[in-house]
Amino acid sequence: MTPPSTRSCATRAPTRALPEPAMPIPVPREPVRVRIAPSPTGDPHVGTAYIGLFNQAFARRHGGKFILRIEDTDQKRSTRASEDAIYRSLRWVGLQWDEGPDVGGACGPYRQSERAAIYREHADLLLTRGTAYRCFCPAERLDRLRAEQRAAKQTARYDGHCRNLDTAAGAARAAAGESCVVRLAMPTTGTTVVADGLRGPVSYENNQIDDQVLLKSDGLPTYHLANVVDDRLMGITHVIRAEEWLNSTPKHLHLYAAFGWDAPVFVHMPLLRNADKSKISKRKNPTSLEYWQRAGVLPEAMANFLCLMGYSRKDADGGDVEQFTYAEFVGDLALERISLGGPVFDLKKLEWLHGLWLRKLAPEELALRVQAWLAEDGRNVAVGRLVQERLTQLGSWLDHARPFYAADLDLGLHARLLLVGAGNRKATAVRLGRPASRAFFDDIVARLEGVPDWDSAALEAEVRAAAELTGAATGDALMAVRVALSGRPTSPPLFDSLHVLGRGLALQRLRRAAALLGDPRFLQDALAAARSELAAAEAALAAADAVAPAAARPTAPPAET
RNA sequence: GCCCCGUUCGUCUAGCGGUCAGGACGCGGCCCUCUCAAGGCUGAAGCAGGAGUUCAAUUCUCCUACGGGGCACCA
Repeated sequence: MTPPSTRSCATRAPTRALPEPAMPIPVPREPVRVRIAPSPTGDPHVGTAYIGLFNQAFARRHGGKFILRIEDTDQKRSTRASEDAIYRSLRWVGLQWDEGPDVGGACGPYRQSERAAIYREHADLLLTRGTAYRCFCPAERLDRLRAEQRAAKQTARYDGHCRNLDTAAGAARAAAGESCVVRLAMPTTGTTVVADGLRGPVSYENNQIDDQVLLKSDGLPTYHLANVVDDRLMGITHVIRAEEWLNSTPKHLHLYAAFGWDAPVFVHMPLLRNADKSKISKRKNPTSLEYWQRAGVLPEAMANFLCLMGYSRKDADGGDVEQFTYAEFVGDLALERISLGGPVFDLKKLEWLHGLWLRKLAPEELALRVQAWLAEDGRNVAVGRLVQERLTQLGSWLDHARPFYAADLDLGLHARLLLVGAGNRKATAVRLGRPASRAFFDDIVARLEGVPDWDSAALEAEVRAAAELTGAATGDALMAVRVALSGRPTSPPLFDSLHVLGRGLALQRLRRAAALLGDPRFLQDALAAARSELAAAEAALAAADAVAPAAARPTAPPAET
């Protein structure tokens, strides 16, 4: 077997295809098979849904298959709870995979942790072919190396220290139990050209590309190996993924070549962005699909909005059509029309679009949807338990339960209670300033993100620990948390509320509180609004008094009778 | 620091050499109206900058700037 040559990849690239802007994405004769491959390491992400929606639409458009694969090779961070949440949320937004861990399929298993043997075999194959090698370098050496390269203003990459070790000797050391990884032997000269479906050819100098770790010392593959092997074995024809993967595509190309396989078509989608244009993040946006579901967003509206990111449809007059069903989207999807500027996930526009969908529903349908939303939520009994003793009529359930469901808590002037100790009237009370209060919330968020099981006891322990660190009275700190979570200074017991609220909603609220406290103009708008309302009320009162005598005078009877 | 990608109103976008640079969100005004929404009309708001190529550049090329991403035994 010949090792992969630079040329074998370069020749795969189209000859200078520009300027042919709307070069269609090639669709081979074989049936289209696409996939999304989320890793179950946290809340189901809106970005996963975004990429999934485009993948699925592409498959449907071409009569192909859409596959869900779970990339759980990171043993430390992957959880089964997260995996289940991903299934729920992706289904909610309208994704229905033809093959996947929970629905089966001919190319399984679809969970990478169950495919370890496959990856090991493939790594062995590369080892025998000499396109991969064992590396025994300890982590400390690699850290030092990276630091040095960074200091010398070079691209940080493995220096090939173990690259020329004798293969048999390496195998013996590994067999003797010495810890090692398997690395890809990248060519050190030449260029690799990635033929991106949206960007055209993108070239990389091979000497800039790292000898990527393929197999970790725990025997599991890294993303790169697993991804290539699985995409091949699962017959993936088009890899439609986020732009953050573009730079690792040359590695993947070399892996395909090393195995002697044809590479699929690559299409790198733009990344969803925060308002400040950085990659969308949970710190700056509600990125959890669970959050949107619980907040009562219609999934078809969310799907619609996501499909608007980077894409547009036109009506006969040349205006943009912004509201459309997923079926309509599938009907005219042309990936090459995707615009590459990173679209900002604009909450305001989502709100407007969602309003369109809401208003379009027949009242009967709306009623049904509200009932279904409440019923599907699954927390009603738990919420009921918390608010029951506070109820005066069934109707008052609406008032007390609101914080558990509503997405948009308007804190109004209660926002001041986000400042730890602000509500305490004792002169001796410890009051935290805005930055310190913010740090408190940051701490809580960090702690709660790390809680493996979302149960009251664990939550209480973490929140109390964070409260302890503030130096303020525990009750004052907890009041701040209460206001962040419920929007008011009164609520059912805090830790139970936190538990029932659920991870997605709770963390979003706490992050929002931190963000609010991070703003130097904290509270000023609310204050201004309150002041002007007060002023208006006073003015009305004054006017009423002034007019009173006149109004009190008996008015003249109508002249005509 | 190095590599890669991107750049049309604040935001989502149309545009594929000749357009009054179109639509939408948001914002302002007016109308409708018992309030608030919704709806209708309307206004302000954009081709990042500089060199080329061309009779003609928002559109093609290059440079700069800015934004983003990547550079892990994470995906």
